[in-house]
Parts: sequence; C-alpha cells; structure tokens
Amino acid sequence: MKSNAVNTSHLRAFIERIEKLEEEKRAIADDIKDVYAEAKGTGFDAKVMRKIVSIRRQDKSKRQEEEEILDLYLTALGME
Amino acid sequence: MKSNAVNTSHLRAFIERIEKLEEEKRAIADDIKDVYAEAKGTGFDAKVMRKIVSIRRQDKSKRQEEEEILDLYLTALGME
Amino acid sequence: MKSNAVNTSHLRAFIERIEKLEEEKRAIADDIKDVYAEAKGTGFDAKVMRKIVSIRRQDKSKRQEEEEILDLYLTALGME
Amino acid sequence: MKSNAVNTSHLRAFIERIEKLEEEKRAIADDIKDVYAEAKGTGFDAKVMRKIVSIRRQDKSKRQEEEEILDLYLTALGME
DNA sequence: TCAGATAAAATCGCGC
DNA sequence: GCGCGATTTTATCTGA
Repeated sequence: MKSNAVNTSHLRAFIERIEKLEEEKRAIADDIKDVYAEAKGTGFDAKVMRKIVSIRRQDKSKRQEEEEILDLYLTALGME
Repeated sequence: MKSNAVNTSHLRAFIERIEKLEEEKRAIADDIKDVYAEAKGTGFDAKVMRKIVSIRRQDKSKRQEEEEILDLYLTALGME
Repeated sequence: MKSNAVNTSHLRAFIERIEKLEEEKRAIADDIKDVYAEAKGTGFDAKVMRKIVSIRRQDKSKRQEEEEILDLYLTALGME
Repeated sequence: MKSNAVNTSHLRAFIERIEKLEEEKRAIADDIKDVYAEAKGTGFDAKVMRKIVSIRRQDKSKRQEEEEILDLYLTALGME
C-alpha cells in the first residue's frame, strides 16, 4: 500500500507538469495575438485574417474527414 | 419598484418556457436515434452515415464561411 | 439482392430525415438562447437561470430514480 | 504603393506564422491531456485534478489582484 | 457495463 | 459591455 506522502508527492508532480504546460500554452496564445497585432500594424485586417485561418482550418478538417470516410467505405467493402 | 412576487412569477415563466423547449429538443434527439436504428435495421452502417452527415454539415458551414469572407473582402474594397 | 440505385435512394432518404431533424433541433436550441436573451433583457442573470434549470433537471432525474427504486421494492415485495 | 504580390506574400507569411503557433498550441493541449491520462493510469481522478488546477489558478489570479491593490495603495500614499 | 469517442453546454477571452 | 468565437468541461452514445 502506498503511503499518503507518496501519493501526495505524485499528485503534486502531475499538477506541476500540467501547470507548466498551461503556462506555455498561454504564452503561445499571447504570441498569436502579437502576430495579429503586428499584421494589423502593417495594414492587414485582423478580422479577414481570422476568417482565412478559420477557412483553412476547415479545409484541413474536411480533408481528414474525407480520408476517414474512405477508410470506412473500404472497410465496409472488406478491402482493408 | 417591482415586487418580488412579480419577479418570481416572471422568472418562473422563463424557466418553464426553457424547460418545455429542452424537452422538445430531447424528443427530437430521440427521433434522430430512431432513424439511425431504423437505417441500421435495413443494413446501413450507422458509423458511415454519421460521417456522411458530418461531412455534409462541414460543407454547408464552409460555404457559409466563404460567403462571409467574400463580404469581408467587398467591404474592405469599399464595394458594399 | 438490392440494386445499388435502391440502396442509394434509401440511404439518401435516411440522411435527409436526419438532417431535417437536426435542423429542427438547432432551431429549438436557438429558441432557448432567445429566451435566455429575453430574460436577460428584463434583468435576470442568465448564469443563475442556467443553474436553476440544471438543478431542476437533476432533481427530476433524482425523483425518477427514486420512483424506480420504489418500484423495485414493491416488485420485490410482490405488491406491484 | 505596394504591389499585390508583396502584399500577398506578407499576408501569407503572417498566416503561416499564426498557423504554426496554433499547431504548437494544439500540441501542448495534447500534452496536457496526456498528463491527465497518465495520472489517471496511476489511480488519480482527472476530474478532481482539473478542479485542483482550476482552484490554484483562481488563487493565483486573486493573489495578483491583491498585490495590484496593494501597489495602488502604496502609490496613493507616495510610498512606491 | 465500461472506456473511448462524439456531441453539447458552459465558460472564458477577445475584439469591436 | 456585449456579442461572438474559441476552449474547456460535462453529458451522451456506441462498440467491445
């Protein structure tokens, strides 16, 4: 049986790893904001840029889904 | 100043409208499940069907986004 | 054996039924949002209202569970 | 006046920087999920862990707010 | 019945 | 400060 001390120390380690990663994530989100701000500063419209990014993201997602359904079809036809 | 009684009665009315709508929504979700079950009963693969529905939903959403970015472009060009 | 044409047409019919139902579901979800917005406009706090609805939903679920347990007891006692 | 080619190439560069950063962000989000999964595998409850992380985040935010208020006081008193 | 995937709801954070 | 989009958390569903 594990002692509580060990459990606590493991838990603490997990929590700290998560918090470190979340901080990195926040830093990257800030970087993204900075890029939008910089682009805006050189005359680009952030709203348009966000829409472009969003459409390209959808394109990628759609392509993935199409690959997935192809796999499903092949599986259904016993060709996998 | 409104009395608490009036407030309470208004709040109650809002809550009841919401709960009624949520029940309708749940009923429709059940209907959808029934359709999948019926389709499965006639030999169709529900997983494939869900993927088809999902892709068609993405198509529609993508079309909408493309219309929106076109509007953004036109606005940016002062052509609206 | 069914022809592919028949299969396709059946599949199409199922998909369309599902999409129609999903659209209805979305419409109701929009109605719910509208009610929250309307309530907000008359001074109620949407967050609080959502909490109330959620609690009442849990209560209802709890009551149903308790009734089911009661039924089990009655059945076990041969009193159903 | 900038040529369209230059504009396009600048825009493309901004978009690519954003997409790269978003991918890094997603990768980190995945890492976080992995840590939760690993913790779960050693017997910890992810839901509880999320609660802990959330509370600690609030605490941190609260502490920062209190420090800012203290700074305001000190500044108002000419003690900064 | 449970885990793993999917979808929905709620919350958060941003730009306007 | 409000709406809107993204993210996160919760709930539901399906297949093993």
